[in-house]
Amino acid sequence: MVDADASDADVAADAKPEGRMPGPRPAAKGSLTPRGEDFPRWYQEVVARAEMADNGPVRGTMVIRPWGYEIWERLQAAIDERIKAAGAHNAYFPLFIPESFMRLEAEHVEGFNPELWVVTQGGGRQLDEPVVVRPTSETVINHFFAKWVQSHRDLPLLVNQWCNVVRWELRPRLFLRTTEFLWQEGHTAHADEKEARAYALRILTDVYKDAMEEVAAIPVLVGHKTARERFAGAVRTWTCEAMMGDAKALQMGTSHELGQNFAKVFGIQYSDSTGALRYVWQTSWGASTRLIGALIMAHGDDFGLRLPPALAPLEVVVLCVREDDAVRRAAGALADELRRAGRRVHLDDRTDSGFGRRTVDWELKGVPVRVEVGPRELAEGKVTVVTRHLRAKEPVPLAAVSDAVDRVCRRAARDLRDEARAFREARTTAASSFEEVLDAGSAGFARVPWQVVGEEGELRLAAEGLTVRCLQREDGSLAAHGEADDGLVAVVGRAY
RNA sequence: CGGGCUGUGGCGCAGUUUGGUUAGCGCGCUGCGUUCGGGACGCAGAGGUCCCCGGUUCAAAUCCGGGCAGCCCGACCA
Repeated sequence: MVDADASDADVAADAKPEGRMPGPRPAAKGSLTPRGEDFPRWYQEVVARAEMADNGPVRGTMVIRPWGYEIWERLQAAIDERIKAAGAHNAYFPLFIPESFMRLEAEHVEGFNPELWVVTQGGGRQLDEPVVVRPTSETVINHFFAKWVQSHRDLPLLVNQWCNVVRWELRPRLFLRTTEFLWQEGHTAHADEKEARAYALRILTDVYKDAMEEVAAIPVLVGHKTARERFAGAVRTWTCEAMMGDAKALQMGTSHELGQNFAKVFGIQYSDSTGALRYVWQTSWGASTRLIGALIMAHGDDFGLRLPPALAPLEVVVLCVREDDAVRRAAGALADELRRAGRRVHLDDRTDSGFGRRTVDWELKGVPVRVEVGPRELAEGKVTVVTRHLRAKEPVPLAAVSDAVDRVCRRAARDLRDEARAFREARTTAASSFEEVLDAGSAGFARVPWQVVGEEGELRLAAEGLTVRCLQREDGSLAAHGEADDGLVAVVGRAY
């Protein structure tokens, strides 16, 4: 849906990087990926910061600067659109949850207890009952679901909420695991198990996989989690897993089948058409600001971010190379023309700041196309169009700029996705023994029959820092019909 | 909670082993000028309780004792 037309895949094919194009200076201390030594260190300067406690913000909390936030807004819009297409509606529930709610579902309690932030005072007084700041909203939402669901006619109940959640983290990591993060969490109730499962899968593929691959241009593997990796309180967790630029795995989004676990403790019952009282079957699913981190780590290169145009706050920057009346006029006219064509455009005419400084900065931010307007070329009626993701420059006649920009924007997401997929494939190895898994899983993904690993094998892998990212069928499809895990393939990797 | 390491202008660091004038360097910042088709340069300038407390000494960023804070690796996790 982002780019379908393959006919102009060759636009910049023969435009090659020219001359020396030095990159940005190495960044200050602090890295998005402290463990990935090869990974560029300075994205946080552009996109965000996880401020650590220095008598300021709480350790591990996150500040997203405007550029990063606008990327998030675009991701948000893409996901929201798909959620609505799946029939769910947005709603909002309280930030504070009575502590007693969190104690109801046994596994849920166990899973989240260590991560809770608990408020014991309010209005200058000790509270009668402490409240927790939501780490996820299953409990409050189900409290209300119990009131809202009476009849089979009330089902399915499909609700989504965009909000922030808070979890105590032993080791915060910028974007990937911060104390507070923004996300979307969907919660649904269905009349039967089959429908609930189908909905969980619909969200997994039609919302998450589609948005990640088509919009964020990050290819994902889909499958379900092992019992060990499953969400606390779920009977089955479905997941989208991607490989980052350093060959490590990142969980991009999850969709859980909750069975009747929560329905039973919160008393969510309905009368079916025969009048019999039944518990609902539920799902919950979420994706977070972690996706910004994924975008950075999957597509970033040594010169900064590379953004798919659909997510880029600006698609085009028209740059005045130097102060000159004709340049200024031509650049202004080009910017207007591109805006009229519907592009998000910025005119950079700050010629008091050096050309190099400005280009490096736009490159760092990942703006997909730069149009450089300088006096020499302009005299010949030309400008330079630079394709960020390829770092390719080509001279283009003024009249053809809009077309050139279109071509770059059309191919950028596809190129990024193809590149990421090729990278993942090149680092995925079929393994048939446990020893092979150790090697292959460290270098990337190992695909191995689940029987070869098993639950004890999973423990041994954990000791080596490896985890089973997901289980899927041999051909990569979902084991969606409740088949036994035995016949499945495990994807093993090193995770963030 | 285990195992490493570090606290020095806004940021990154040197100096500490072997105490000694006025505590340096890079980046950033301010001003002026020259530049500016890929992070330029010159000159001038602002900016420091050397983490804290105590001790030794003629003299402590440096040595001694005691605190505190932060980072990295592991265990928890979207």
